[in-house]
Amino acid sequence: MEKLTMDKIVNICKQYGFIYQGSEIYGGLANTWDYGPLGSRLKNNIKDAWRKRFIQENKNSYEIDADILMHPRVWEASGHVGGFSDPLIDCKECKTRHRADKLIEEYDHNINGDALSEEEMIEYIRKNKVPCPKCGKSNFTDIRQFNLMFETHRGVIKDDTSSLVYLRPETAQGEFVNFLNVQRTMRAKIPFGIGQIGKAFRNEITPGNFTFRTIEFEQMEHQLFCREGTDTGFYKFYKEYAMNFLKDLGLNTDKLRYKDHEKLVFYAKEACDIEYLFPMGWGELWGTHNRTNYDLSRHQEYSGKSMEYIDPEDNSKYIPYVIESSVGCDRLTLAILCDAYDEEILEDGTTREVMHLAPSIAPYKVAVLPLVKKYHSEYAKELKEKLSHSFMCMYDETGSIGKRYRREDAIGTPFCITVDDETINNNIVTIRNRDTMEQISINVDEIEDYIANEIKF
RNA sequence: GCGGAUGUAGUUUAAUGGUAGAACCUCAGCCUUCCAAGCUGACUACGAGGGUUCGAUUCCCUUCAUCCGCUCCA
Repeated sequence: MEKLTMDKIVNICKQYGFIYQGSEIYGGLANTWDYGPLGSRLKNNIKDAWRKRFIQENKNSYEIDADILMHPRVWEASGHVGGFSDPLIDCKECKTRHRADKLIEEYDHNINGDALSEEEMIEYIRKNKVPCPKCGKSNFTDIRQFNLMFETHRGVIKDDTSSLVYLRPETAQGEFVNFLNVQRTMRAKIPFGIGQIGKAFRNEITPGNFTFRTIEFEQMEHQLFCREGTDTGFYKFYKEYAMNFLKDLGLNTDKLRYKDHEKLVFYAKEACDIEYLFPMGWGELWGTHNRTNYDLSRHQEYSGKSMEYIDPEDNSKYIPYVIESSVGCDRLTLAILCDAYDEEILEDGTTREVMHLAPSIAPYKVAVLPLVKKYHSEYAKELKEKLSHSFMCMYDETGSIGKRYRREDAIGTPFCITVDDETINNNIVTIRNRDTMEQISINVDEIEDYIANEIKF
């Protein structure tokens, strides 16, 4: 297969019903994408796999589903209001836009742009005549703050600042503000974890690369609350736990790598990404961060509520450390699609498009195909209905049997069941494997057990 | 946000200042007993808006969208 481009993936996703452009009939809305019947199944299966691994099988882990809208003070505590807006500045000469802090850092590598106030930045730029990287002149506008958070208003009066609310730019705060609730109601002892799958919104300056960076996205996050001193051990554990999860989802290990953060965020003690080799290059997929007790401390400070945990072992009181394990659900889905797609040249010289999705996450688990519509469709339809109680099951009677196999290959259905005379007379079906193209014959009563065993995660 | 490219059925494309032809796909019928067979038929397109023009898919402008490269991504 020639090199897979993002263009091609976008096309395939649209063709087969995985992902469509958002609001397409109106010409599209930039960086919004809708998951179609196959895409939403795939994504949900990935979420289910994550839940199994990070909640169900993980010691002392609990799932929550926090609201997208949170008290505005949450975002003051987290630093998203004020601290994390980008200071943008425009060159009056060539009309290019820059981040003032980056401009200064490029001019003098010894300066940390983040640490400067808006006034300090503009003063520094004017005084040192920091040049525009594009045209070399130094004639800039004032700094304007660009905040990454989407704003909206509750109530009917939109000009009232007290009605301002934000769409959450990350899900993590939902876990932090519910730390005490979960600890108390689940009678949880540290170390314990809170996980969540949910949408977040960021008004990014530059989204792009299909669903890799979008303004609305879904995160799957797990926050492990632990005692200081045990944090680094858990940090290492979750780095590996995440990597193993990705491998179990079937991702090619050659396209995965760890990438330690060179420049840590001020509160982070340790941080590492897992990157995947997307068609456009290596891209961040999964972050593991040792956030120390920063988040809970901040919420204690801003809410005035104690975030301390009383350890029953020695009755000591402390604010727990947090190990965050966070993955973008849309990115992961994209990685899996890119990884699974293949064009195989068969012995007869024809090609088949195959999605080598792990059976556990494939949108459809099985397709029921009557060998000849006229003779076998009645039986096949009944079988499809029966199997639909257990699995996502496809029925297809249109075209030759070979063509129908190819259709299922292209959407990643791991198993095709063919109904023929042998089935009608003796209840024996043929099950054909997507990856090996091998066929086995089994009794209809054994189908469900066979498939269930094969699609286990 | 900057630069470059692109925009005709679901996909790949053809032609044209007088509103578009095909292939594949899809669907229906016939045929067909295990890997994209065949026959017959059907459906579906000039991204959007404006301008020039008697007339624009074609020329011009704007806009929207996508891809590539930069930039950005607490």
